[in-house]
Amino acid sequence: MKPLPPAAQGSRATLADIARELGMSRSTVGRALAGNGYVSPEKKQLILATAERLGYRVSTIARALRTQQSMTLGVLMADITNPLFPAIVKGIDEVVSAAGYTLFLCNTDENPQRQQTLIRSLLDRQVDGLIMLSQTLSDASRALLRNGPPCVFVNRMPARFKADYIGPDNQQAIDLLLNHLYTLGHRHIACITGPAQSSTVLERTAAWRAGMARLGCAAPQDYLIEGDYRGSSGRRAVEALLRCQPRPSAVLAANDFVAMEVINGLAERGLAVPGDISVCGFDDIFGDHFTALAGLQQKGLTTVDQPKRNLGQAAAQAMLARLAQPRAPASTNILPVSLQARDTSAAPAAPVIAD
Amino acid sequence: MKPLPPAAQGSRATLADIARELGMSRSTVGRALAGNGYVSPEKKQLILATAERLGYRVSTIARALRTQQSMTLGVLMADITNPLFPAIVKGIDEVVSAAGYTLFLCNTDENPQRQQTLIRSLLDRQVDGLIMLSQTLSDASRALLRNGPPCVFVNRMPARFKADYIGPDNQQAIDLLLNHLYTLGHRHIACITGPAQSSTVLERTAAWRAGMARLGCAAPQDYLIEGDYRGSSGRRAVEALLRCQPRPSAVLAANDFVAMEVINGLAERGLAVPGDISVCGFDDIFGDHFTALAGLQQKGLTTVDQPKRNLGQAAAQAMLARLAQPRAPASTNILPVSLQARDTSAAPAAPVIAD
DNA sequence: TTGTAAGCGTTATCAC
DNA sequence: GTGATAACGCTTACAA
Repeated sequence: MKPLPPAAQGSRATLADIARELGMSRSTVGRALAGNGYVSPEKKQLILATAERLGYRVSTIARALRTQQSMTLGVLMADITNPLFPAIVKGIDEVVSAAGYTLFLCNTDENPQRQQTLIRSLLDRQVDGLIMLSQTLSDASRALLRNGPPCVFVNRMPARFKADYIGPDNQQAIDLLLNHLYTLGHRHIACITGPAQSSTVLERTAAWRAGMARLGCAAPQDYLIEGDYRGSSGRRAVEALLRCQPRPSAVLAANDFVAMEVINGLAERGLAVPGDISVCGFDDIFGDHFTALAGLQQKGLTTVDQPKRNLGQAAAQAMLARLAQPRAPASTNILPVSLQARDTSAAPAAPVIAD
Repeated sequence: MKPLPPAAQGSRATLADIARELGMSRSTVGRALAGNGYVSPEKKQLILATAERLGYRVSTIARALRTQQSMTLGVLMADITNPLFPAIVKGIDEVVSAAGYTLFLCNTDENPQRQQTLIRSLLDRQVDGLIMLSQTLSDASRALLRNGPPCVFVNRMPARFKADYIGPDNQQAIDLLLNHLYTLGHRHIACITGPAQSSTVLERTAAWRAGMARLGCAAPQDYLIEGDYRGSSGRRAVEALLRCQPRPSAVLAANDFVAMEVINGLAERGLAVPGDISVCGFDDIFGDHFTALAGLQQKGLTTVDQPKRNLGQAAAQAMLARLAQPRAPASTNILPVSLQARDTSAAPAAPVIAD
């Protein structure tokens, strides 16, 4: 038996330390601790006890180098302080941490440059997979991911990129909102979307057009207002909204932030919600914590609830499946949403019941 | 020059691949890419170009094994969906990612068992440091951290544990709230705290006692109600509150969630806020997104704003300083807070101006 | 200025 | 069953 190097003091115990302590080989100790391969029960017992006594902790770094699996996943999101993302992340975490994975969480700030830098950094860390929350892939990022680990996309599917996708049912969401508003008496319903490239926007825009047609309402081009997902775009959308002829009696906003700024913008111009115009959001990011506000008699935003935690869980499951079957065909998983009809939608001031 | 092993195809390029491609040694290539040591400018140029062409990405795993620095930090928090934590994490991320660190984010769910499991897992990953957001250390966790990497505590300082600490000025916070309520005319002000062990609770309790004394108000023992930081404890606190003699005209809740449930509990018993009782929160977790709600004429919670992002940045800086100077004495950094007087506090129904 | 060689702590393949 | 031994991909003395 070859003499083992002396124990480094101060630093953590290694397999070699345990082996030396017990006069065994590193392989035996390694097998015992990994739980695979053959080790006599008595020795195994001894090894486990010694490991415990020395405070041995496996080096997942050494293991990762050897096995070429880091057991880590990267998650990219626009902004961790937007409650939508933590809610999804929680679902992801529940599933993947049970499978032994740990998450690197990163903020892209909707900035393509930052996205690229973060992807690069995650590739350097050899993450086993990447989960993209509402990310639009820049060309540079695409190139990086060419020979990279598998990606799962949530909420936004990049064009020309084969990967697993999990998203809310945008068609259903728009239908729910349109039906809700139509039933209240609205016939002139505008739609504020996100940046035109994204899959989500295409889906919602198509659903709005189809829905309006189905309900027998006109869907003029100027009712379709392009913004982004930031509140500021809601402010800008208000001007476009008020320029429309006839003026819409209701509007679907791209998300809840945008809806809020639309409401504020309208208020500045002396228009009340829902008295003058009904406004609907998307995501229900306020709902989670604010249903607690009953006692304050808060007014709530009419919106569509994304099944955030389920989206996260489904994304995690898709990732685990992908890691198990790297060459399986790309999967798509569309989750149902639900209408949260609250206080920002009501019958129009001058109802157009018969048109 | 020793022959290099053939390139593994399909997997990522390594130093050896570049070296073989160029007929140089791995060390030369390594020096060029790491940017330290001597390499002739022409070779360096060539190496960089080849690395780029082959899509070379350094393996931080191999580097970490060699240097014994993972350049990762672990962050433990109770719940990523509590907006307080993402706001702090954002501050941390801004600072540490600029220094080349990546974050492992973990949810403990306020569960000591989970805390221990997560710390173990982070130690296995050889994080260079741990940042604890509002964590109370279990004995098991303490033991794990004995010879572990440095810890920085935010918001809650564990007893008998030398480590850097960053927190809000609890004394100032309570003083601000008490002065605010006193000025409105309140003399009977109860206080709902968190679990008695935590440093935060001790600080706030002491501040409440001292503040009440300073204002010449009685601070009877039953005005001090112990709960935890979950909304449910607010519900329970309502009963204790209504049993007090004389009944408090105002109450400080342990955080905003608790405040909300106090308000709901009072509403159920037919008591209005602030008409019958004023209620104040702590943290201002709703404020960030809900200042957007002006147009909805939302009622806001009177609370104390923690400088969340600053807390995160300060914690990150403390960690970087600690990593640079492992044996420096433990530092403490107390950040000022600010009062957010909104709609849940008002003059008491039967003012006791002269007492 | 460049190359050689050792080693970080595992896992995995062999002999024995 | 157990023990050498060779990677995994990088950094870093030290030698040339």
